[in-house]
Amino acid sequence: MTGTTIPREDHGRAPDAPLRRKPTINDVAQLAGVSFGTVSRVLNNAPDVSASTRERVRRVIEDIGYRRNRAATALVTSRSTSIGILSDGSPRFGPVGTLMALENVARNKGYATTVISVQKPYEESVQGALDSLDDTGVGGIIVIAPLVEMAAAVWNASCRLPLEMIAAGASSTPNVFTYSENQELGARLATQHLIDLGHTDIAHFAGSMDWFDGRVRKRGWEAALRDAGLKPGLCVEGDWSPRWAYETALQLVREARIPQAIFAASDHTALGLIRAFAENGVRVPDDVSVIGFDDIEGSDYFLPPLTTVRQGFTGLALMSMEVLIGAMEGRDVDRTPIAPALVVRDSTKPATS
Amino acid sequence: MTGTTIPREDHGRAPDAPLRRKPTINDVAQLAGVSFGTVSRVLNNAPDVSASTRERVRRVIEDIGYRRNRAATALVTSRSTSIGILSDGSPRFGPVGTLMALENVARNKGYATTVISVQKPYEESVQGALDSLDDTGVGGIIVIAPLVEMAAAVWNASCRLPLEMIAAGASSTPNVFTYSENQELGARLATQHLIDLGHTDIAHFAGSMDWFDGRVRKRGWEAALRDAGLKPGLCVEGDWSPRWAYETALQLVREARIPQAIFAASDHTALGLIRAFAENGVRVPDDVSVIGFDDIEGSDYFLPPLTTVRQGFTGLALMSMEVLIGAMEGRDVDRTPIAPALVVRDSTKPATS
DNA sequence: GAAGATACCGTGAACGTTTACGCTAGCGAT
DNA sequence: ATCGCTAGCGTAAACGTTCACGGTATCTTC
Repeated sequence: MTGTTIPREDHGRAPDAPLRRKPTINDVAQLAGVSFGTVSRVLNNAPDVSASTRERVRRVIEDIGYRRNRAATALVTSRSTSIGILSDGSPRFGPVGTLMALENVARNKGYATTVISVQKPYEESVQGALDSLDDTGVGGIIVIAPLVEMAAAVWNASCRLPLEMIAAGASSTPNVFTYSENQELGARLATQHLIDLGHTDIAHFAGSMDWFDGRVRKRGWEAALRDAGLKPGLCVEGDWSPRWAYETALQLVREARIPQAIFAASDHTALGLIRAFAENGVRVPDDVSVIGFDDIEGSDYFLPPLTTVRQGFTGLALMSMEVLIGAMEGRDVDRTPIAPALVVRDSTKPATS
Repeated sequence: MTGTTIPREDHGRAPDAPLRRKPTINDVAQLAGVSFGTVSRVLNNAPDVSASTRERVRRVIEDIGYRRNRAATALVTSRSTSIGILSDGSPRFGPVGTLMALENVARNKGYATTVISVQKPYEESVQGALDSLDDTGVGGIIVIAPLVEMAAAVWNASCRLPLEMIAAGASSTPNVFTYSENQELGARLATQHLIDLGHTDIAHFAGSMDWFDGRVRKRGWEAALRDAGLKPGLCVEGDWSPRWAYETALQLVREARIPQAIFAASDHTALGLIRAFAENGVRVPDDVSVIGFDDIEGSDYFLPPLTTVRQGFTGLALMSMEVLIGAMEGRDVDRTPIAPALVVRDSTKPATS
């Protein structure tokens, strides 16, 4: 019986009649012996109320557990304290990490978040999701759009509200925040790491070109090689999955075309790739260096522990929230990109030659 | 330049004056030449409207893009169309999977979801989170509480609203839905699989006992062994992390106490464990069979591909949403637990003896 | 001691809905 | 012709706030 540590008696909820009427501003006013206007003033920290009254009202509020009704407030002010998040439905590492971070930041800033996720086909689902979000009374929307197709759908959709898109590599427009610079930088970092190790034949197991992330990471790899005066190595484009990487790597093994080093577009990609090598006696990092991207949970316990690149989701979330809330409140915020970090572990090693 | 496939011109949003006034029910009424009451009736599919009028109103609604103001509706009806989700802040596989599934189900049922995540210390954060959720006007709350401590905090918190907790192993009370049966069943399934393979010395690398999941999975392991007349093997309790599993397994290797088979409480645990073995020449599954739990993304590409147990998040979400919405609407729904599935891959193998 | 200023507080209207109720026109039955 | 009934529609009030005004006292200031 595992439940024994939990006090089952005496918990506060049961005694509460569920759904008893919520106290209103009028209840407070009556109890405090003032008018509802005064209560409203103390709620909003408005002036024109004496210290003693303010205190008295505060105490009543505390006592009866009054909480202001957001629907009523939203109705009359027509400004809201919640923001909508539109996300791709896939439970992938990047999007989910961003999502969690966004929620956290929003709450710290006093905003509630409403999340809606969409699936393909985006052209059909996005507009509806945006509308639903609008319906719920959010004051602004952040879109997490890792897929190019989804971003396009968002562009084509119409939306009254301030909207901001987190889409790596989409060029910035007035209402699109982009963190492309960082991902490309991350890819450069990864590639540069391999270059620094003395490798010259550096392949890329790219992600899906349907994803901004895939496109941008590839671009970073190309750029790093170009800047180093190296000619581009093998590049295969996949779908991020371990399966694809596995099979593609198998092919390479069969054809004996194994490069010196590989920049895998994601840790999951690296996973499949490493397995294919391991099964065929190709040692990582002795025979081939592999670097991933994401630093997913557990990547430090891959075989071998994976060298990879970590992005700062919280930094990104903080930044984009700042921008959106700024837009909602009519302010303007500057957008400094966030830098990713190289995490060196055991899957990469200096060139032997 | 990756952005070229995206039409940058002619997207619908820019032309819209951002934040132009939303049309109201009165605008519709005027355009349709009826009173707002009639419009309200067609909005709510109420009777007492002639077919022709209904049609005319519908067309106006469509034309001017009217959408009902949820704040106003919520204010007057005091019933809401959104539900709150309280989740543990950790981006772990189980909680996140459940979260995504919940959102999906809710939306299909016409409800918006507001997510709030809390961190330790729960005793302090949970009540506030519950209140915030209440503030946003949700009609009910689902708590994803994998941690015993968090569940306890929820129990001790007070909440006016229908509340339902997804907590494996917490005993069911009127407002707590539990899927413990399933997880225990999953653990039994895993252990039974090892037993069927002919193993008799079956260890358990347990998860954290702070988690319901950890407790319940351990319980399932014990039960399966007991039912098979086997005496319990080694059981070590950890924290789900690959790191802990790695170090603990290392210890086992040093002491030459490697069991025949191991039921790892999670795939991440299995990951660390397998690495420790691999580094020390202990072969999986030849020398030791390993089975995980979760079927996380990529577990089919571990070295070796991991035999594991998969839970149905969507089934769970569907079920608990059904129950909550039932509670919100005053109905009662039966609660049939969802069965987990064994996924057999390469990390387990018949006993050689 | 009157006039103006100031601090504090109450009041009414509005926000966009829903809901209960009331009204009218048309129709069938008497 | 009258009555009652019903279908279809309009109206008022209410939901819980915010906000712009107004109204009192009290306090200066001469």
